[in-house]
Amino acid sequence: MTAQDWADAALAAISEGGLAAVAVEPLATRLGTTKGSFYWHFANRDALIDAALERWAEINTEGTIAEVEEEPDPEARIRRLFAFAIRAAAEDPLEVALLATASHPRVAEAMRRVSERRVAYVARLFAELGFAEEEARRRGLLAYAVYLGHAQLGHAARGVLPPAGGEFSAYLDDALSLLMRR
Amino acid sequence: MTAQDWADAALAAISEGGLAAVAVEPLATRLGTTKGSFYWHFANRDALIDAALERWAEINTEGTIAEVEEEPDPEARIRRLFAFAIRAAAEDPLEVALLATASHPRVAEAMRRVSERRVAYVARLFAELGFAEEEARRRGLLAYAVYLGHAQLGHAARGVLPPAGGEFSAYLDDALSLLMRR
DNA sequence: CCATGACCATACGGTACCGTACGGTAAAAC
DNA sequence: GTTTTACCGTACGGTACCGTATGGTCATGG
Repeated sequence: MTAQDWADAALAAISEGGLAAVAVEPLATRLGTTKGSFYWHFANRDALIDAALERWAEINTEGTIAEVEEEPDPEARIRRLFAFAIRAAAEDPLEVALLATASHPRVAEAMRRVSERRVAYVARLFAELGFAEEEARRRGLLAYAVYLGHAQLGHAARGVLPPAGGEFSAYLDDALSLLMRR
Repeated sequence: MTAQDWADAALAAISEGGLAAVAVEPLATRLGTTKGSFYWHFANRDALIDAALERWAEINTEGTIAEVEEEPDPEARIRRLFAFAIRAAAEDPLEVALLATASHPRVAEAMRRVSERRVAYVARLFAELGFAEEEARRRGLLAYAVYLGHAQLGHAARGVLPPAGGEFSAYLDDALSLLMRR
C-alpha cells in the first residue's frame, strides 16, 4: 500500500461521490486496509486531497494536450480536442465533481491553475488558425466555456443534449465551425 | 416560523456551502429556533430539500424569463438575457452549488426540468431571429452551454475571465454576435 | 374556563466520521 | 542476533449531525 494507491482511490471516490466521499475509513475498507496505514502515509485528510488534486492536475490536463498535439493540422486539432474532452467528461464525472467543490480552497487553487493552462492552450490553437492574439484569447475562452457547459449538461441534464453518436458529432462539428469563423 | 422560512434558509445555505450545508441543527441555530420547529413543518431533511428545489425552479427561471420578455427586440432580448444571467450567476453561487450536486436524485430531476425549459426558451429566441427550428435549437443549446461554462468559470476560476465591467461586456457582446451569426 | 390544536424546546439514542495512541510484525542494517 | 525502520491493526475519545420522544406554551372557540 503506497501513498499513490491512496491518492488514486481518493480520485475514484471523488468521481463517484464528490469530495465528501474522500473519507478515510471507507477508503481504507475499500483498499482492504485500515486507518493505521493511512495515517502513516498522510498527515491528515487534507493532505490526501492535496495529493489527489496534484495528480489530477498533472495527468488529466497535460495528458490530453499531449495526446492532441499529435494532430498536425490546427483546425483538426481543435476538433479532436473538443470531441475528446467532451466525451471524456461525459464518461468520467471526476471533472464535474471537482468543479462542484470549487469552494474548497485547495480545489479552487488547482482549478484556477488548470483552467488558466487550458484556456491558454486553446487560445494558442486559435492563434495558430490565424486569429490575432486578443481575438484568439477571446475565442479560446469562449470555446472553453462551451466545453465546461457541455461537461455540466452531460451530467446534470443529459436529456437536453443531442443523443450521443452521429447526431451529437454533427452538432459539435457545427458548433466548432461557428466558433472558428472569422 | 413557517415552512417557507425554512426553505429560504435552505437555499441560502446551499448558496454558501452546497447541499451538504442543508443541515437541520445549524439551520435551526441560524433561524434562532430549534429542531422541534423543523420536524413540525417537515417530515425529514429530504422534504426540506424538495421544498427548496421547488422554490428555486419556480422563482429563478420563470422570474428571469419574465424579466427579459419585457424587451421587444429579439436580438436585444438575447443580449439582455445573457448579460443578466451570467451576472446573476457570478453574484449568487446558488446555481453553481446546485449543479454541483446533480448526483442527488431530487436535484437531478429539478435540474433536468429547468435545463430543458431554459434551452427551449433560448431556442425560441433564436427562432425569432429567423433561424429554422433545428438550427435554433442547436444555437440555443450552444448558447446555454456558454452560459453554464461562464457561470462555472465565474466561481472556479474567475481569473481567466476578462475583468468584470466594460471589458467583460465587450467580450460577451462579441461572443453573442458570433453565436447569432448566420 | 378549559380543552384542543398549533407550535416549539430539550433530551436522548444512533451513526459516520476524524484523529490519536499504542501495540504488533517483519525485513533490513548493523 | 539484536536493533532499527517501515508499516499496519485496533481501540479509543471527540464531533457533528439525523431523527424520535416527550413535555411544554399559548391562542382560539366551544
